[in-house]
Amino acid sequence: MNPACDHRILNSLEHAQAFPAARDDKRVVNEMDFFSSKNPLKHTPRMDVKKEITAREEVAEDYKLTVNTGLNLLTTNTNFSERSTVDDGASPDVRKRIFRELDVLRAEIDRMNAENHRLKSMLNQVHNKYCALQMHIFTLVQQQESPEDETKNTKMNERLLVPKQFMDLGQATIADDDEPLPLSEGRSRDCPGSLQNVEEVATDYELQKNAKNDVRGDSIRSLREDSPDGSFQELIGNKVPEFHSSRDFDQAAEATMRKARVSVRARSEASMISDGCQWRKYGQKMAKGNPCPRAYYRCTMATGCPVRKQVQRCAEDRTILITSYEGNHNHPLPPAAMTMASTTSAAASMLLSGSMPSSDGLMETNPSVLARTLLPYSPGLATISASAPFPTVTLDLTATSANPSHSERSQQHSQLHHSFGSGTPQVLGQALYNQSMFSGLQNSRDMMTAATAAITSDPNFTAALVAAITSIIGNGSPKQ
DNA sequence: CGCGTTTGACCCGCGC
DNA sequence: GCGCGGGTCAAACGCG
Repeated sequence: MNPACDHRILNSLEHAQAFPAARDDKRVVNEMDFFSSKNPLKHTPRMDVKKEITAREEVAEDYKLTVNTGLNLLTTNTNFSERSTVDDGASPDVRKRIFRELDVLRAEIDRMNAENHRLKSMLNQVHNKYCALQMHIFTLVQQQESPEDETKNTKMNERLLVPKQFMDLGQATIADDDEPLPLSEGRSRDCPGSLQNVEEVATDYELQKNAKNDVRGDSIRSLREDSPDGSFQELIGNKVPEFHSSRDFDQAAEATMRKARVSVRARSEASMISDGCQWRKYGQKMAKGNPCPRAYYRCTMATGCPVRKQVQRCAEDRTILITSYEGNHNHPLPPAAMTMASTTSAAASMLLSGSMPSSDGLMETNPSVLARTLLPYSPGLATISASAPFPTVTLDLTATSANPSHSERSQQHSQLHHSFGSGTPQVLGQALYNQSMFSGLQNSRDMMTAATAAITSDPNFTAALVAAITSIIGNGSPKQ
């Protein structure tokens, strides 16, 4: 019998015993002991280090991305076995050297195994903290309820609003999520993303005859039934002054229907930064005070996608490209576009949550808190503007922290400064990627959105919750 | 021929 | 009411 064949069979059997889960297509994280010392190593010292490094990178990539994806261990072992047969006729000296090197490799594998366990532990900790924080926020929001409170309906609305934001934030991941609402303007076919939540709700409230059969429609209808006398405005505007007439409500609804916008400043020679989406230009205008024309683009990755963006060069520094995003995608996005979309969506959602017509809202009283909450690890510069026609978050990813325009704008807006490198599209993408990876999970941003809704709904609650959230986020800085 | 871009016209909100 | 500016539409045009 061929000894090489024996080795392969033996390795396969041992591998199957040591890694029973490896026979399944899907493996869970705690089963991924790729470098377990229990595996009887038949590896020869001629196993080249490059392959080992590649395997380690695969493990790391697996953790970073899908966690549950398995590795092709059998192939690797088989290769090792095949290599081992080559050395069978080696001299005793060579064998001694081989065994020495084998010991070294085993030690290295042990070390990597320990590192593997450490990473699993970290992952579990992150997940546990995320769950705890989520529960904590929900508990705090619900504690705001008072059973005999005459504003019971309002609280119920808030309760519904927060989970809704949990669900809606970010780009849509299900293509057939919702049908577009029949808005008053025929061409306004906004997606169910959080950016349009308030707008949709407000519009839908006006168009009560436009019943919808989906979950959102049911929620809205239930709110209508609960608050037929106009308390519904409190859903769309936290701390909204009481409206005693439909006209007042219309004005408030109109104010909250303003679309939030996320603007990104980045240095780029290209006419448009690459964000992973497909865009079609539908207009160009000369903006006042800027010799450079402003281009209007519409997302063409799906029919009816409401996302639009404006691209314009900065008048002061024409190397700076200002890209403004508006709306949420109503279709799945490619990985390259997920980062930008989720970031802008979260930013806009946060902004809209804080842009209610309130005199003591979070954004107006402490915009830096919102900026810090929204972009806890953004290496760029976040500017929040409530005075613009649209509530706008500006992510400044240009290199010059001492940009004169910043100084000028800082008199109008609160800012959060960080140092940052050059603002090429690649760097922009990386910056947003880093930002979106805070806590490793996008749901964390969802929590922040919900937290903002809670904060803005009750100013008495603001200080404690802001401190808690910012401290949690601040302590959980990813070490990348 | 289909698709994307260009560009003038149009609509709408806002300020005076 | 009027003018201005921003945003969008849609026909014309260009390109592959």
